[in-house]
Amino acid sequence: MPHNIEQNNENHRPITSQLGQKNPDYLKGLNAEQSDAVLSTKGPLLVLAGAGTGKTRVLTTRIAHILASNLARSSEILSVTFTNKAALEMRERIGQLVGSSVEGMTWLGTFHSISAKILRRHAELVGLKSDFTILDTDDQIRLIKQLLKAENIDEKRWPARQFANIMDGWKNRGLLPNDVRSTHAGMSHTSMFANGLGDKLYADYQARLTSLNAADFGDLLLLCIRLFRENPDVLAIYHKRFKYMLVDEYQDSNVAQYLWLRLLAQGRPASEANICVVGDDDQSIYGWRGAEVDNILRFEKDFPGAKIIKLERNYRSTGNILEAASKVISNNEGRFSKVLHTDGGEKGEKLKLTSLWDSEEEARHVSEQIEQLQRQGEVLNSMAILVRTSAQMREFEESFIKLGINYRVIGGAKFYERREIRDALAYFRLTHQQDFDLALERIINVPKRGLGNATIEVLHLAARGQNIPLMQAIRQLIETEELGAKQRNTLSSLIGQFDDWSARAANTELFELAEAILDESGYSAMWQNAKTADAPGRLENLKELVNFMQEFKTLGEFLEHISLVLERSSNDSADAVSIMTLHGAKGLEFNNVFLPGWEEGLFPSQRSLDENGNKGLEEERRLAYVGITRAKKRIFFSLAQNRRIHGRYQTALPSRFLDELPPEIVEVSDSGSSFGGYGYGGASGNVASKFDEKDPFDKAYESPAWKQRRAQNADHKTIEGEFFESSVDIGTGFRIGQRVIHLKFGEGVITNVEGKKLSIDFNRVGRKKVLESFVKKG
DNA sequence: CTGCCTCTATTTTTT
DNA sequence: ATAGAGGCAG
Repeated sequence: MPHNIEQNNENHRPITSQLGQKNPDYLKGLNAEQSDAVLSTKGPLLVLAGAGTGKTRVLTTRIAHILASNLARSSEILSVTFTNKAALEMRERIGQLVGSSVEGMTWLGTFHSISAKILRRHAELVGLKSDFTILDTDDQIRLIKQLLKAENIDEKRWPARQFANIMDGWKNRGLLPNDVRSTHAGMSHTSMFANGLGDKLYADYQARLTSLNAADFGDLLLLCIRLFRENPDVLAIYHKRFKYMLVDEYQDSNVAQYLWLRLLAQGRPASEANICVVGDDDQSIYGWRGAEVDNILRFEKDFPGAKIIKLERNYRSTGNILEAASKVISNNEGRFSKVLHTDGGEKGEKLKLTSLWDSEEEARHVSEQIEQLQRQGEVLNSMAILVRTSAQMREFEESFIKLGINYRVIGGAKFYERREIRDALAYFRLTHQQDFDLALERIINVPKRGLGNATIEVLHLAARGQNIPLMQAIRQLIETEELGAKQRNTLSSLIGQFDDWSARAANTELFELAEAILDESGYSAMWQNAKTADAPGRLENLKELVNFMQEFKTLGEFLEHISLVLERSSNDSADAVSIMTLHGAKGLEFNNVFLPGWEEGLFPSQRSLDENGNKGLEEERRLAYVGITRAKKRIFFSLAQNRRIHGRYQTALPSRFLDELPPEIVEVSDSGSSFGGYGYGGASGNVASKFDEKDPFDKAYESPAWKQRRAQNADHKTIEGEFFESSVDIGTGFRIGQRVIHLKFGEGVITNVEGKKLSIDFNRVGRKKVLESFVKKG
């Protein structure tokens, strides 16, 4: 593939030579490799940064160096991260180095937020308006459900959520509906959803998004790629603007992100691209959501002549911990060989491994260790429990509560994922933009207003028939007798409220408006009256949301920021043990790390092995590596010989990863239970590998259950389900005296026509006003 | 339309 | 075991 697009005109940049600033302050304390990575500002650079080797420091110092040497202005540096948290942290740390120049770094952000920013500037070119809405997962599912219904696809057999995942996978790989279609021809099963309707559904979904002036997360990248591909002049703007590109955690990038980066890097010949990617192939733990380790492994090929710098000097962990980590990860194949090492000769304490009877005992044991550590003077903040699955957390929480150990759970439901927050946002969004159907559907009966499925169905029918937003359909329907009087009144006042709120938006403080909306809609009252235990918490969250809104002036401004960056707040500074998943722990460090649940089946996860064979095992092993390398001083491994899984007790064998630890630095204790040492014989020979070469997405569909489903459905194709009104010629005039048939009221004769409203004498139910899209010529 | 009951799925998670 | 979602009766 051609990387070389012709040069643009920035051939002469001021190379404030490094000679002129031999030892600037910011280089102090960097080791040779780190400085090299900071100072190598010409051409492509791959920094392979092992765990705890000062990766973020290199990245931020490099930016400081580029700025200090006048190689580029702050607005000419593109720096990409995966999470908002990482972007925020980087901004902070750059600020510490360069002061207020960091404020000019407009292009420091996540792939998604930067894409959104670019898209808003050129939205028309991809068929959107610049104020397009970014859909969250709930909205996505809601929309897919509608499409499935329209196609008469059995939602039981083909769940919307599953399709959302499939589509997400396509988007992660940069595939558009057409690409899926052609893949389809070539034996791929990913488009076999709903008997091969997958690609059509995908196309329909995208069409719906466009008509909603909306994009989902995946689209932000995809549309950006399309924008660049179809508009070389636009791409050229960014080639010219971004003199330097930096990417953090490159091992986590997926195909779409890779394509995105490559397009942006094409402003110069590949061998001269000023792109610097930083990552650690050994910490690639997001393969299951589309990350391609290959991206980092083949960087050299993409950018010929790329300089590769390995950061191997670890500043975090003791010698023993590093040895354990290195030994475990050395069992993986296909990695850049990096060897972490320390400067100091301190090996530190031995790692501890304890086998317990069951998970309850394990939690108790961990609690005891924590108290023991506290007695040694360690604070709770220095300790973390890293688990494989969130289900493991509960037992620890219970034990901590019982013993009065302060803890905090990191990860879990995000602030913006909470129901009450999304509901509130739906109200706000609707106030701002009344035609946002998905938001209306979300809250139309929340709190309960007696507007259930039947009513919504009618609304849908009317809206679809005329291709108008639901709100508009409601405005029409409350003028007719299509709906019951009660529903009509309710809808009428609901619409009135939204009109009222919209009107007040102009001259009310945003947070006051927000409060008013939540109160007047009855939403706050709903939770105040709720008797459930979580109600007070939800009210708290709503309050927090409203507080947060004080920082914004207009609804529009607030909503634009909210979809991409709504952080969970509450950084409580209290001393507490952290509980989180291994995934959630990446990038963090603790003096004392507890690694419970090292049992075959749980870790490595059986499912990962079943679905992804050796590839899955290696990713699990990288997870183990991430876990171990979080620790600075001490690690406590543990396992439960018996664990309840889905309600049933099951006996577990010690994880094969325990066998991979160097025995001489592990202190095994059996905590008084009957434990005959750890050891898992012949683990490595045992791994299914037949799937290794195959695309993970295809694999999911090769499972026996899936095949069975496909077989069952092979000849079950329905044609029904065309909308009744879609066969009606919209806009064809209905005339007085004409015979018509109504879906609900049966046959009748038109007695009056008033725009789209018809008065009809029905044989069965007498005279009614109805909407023309509900009747068919008789 | 709502509330209750039954059925099912159940690794990891960001944007 | 358990939560969430969908189905059915009141």
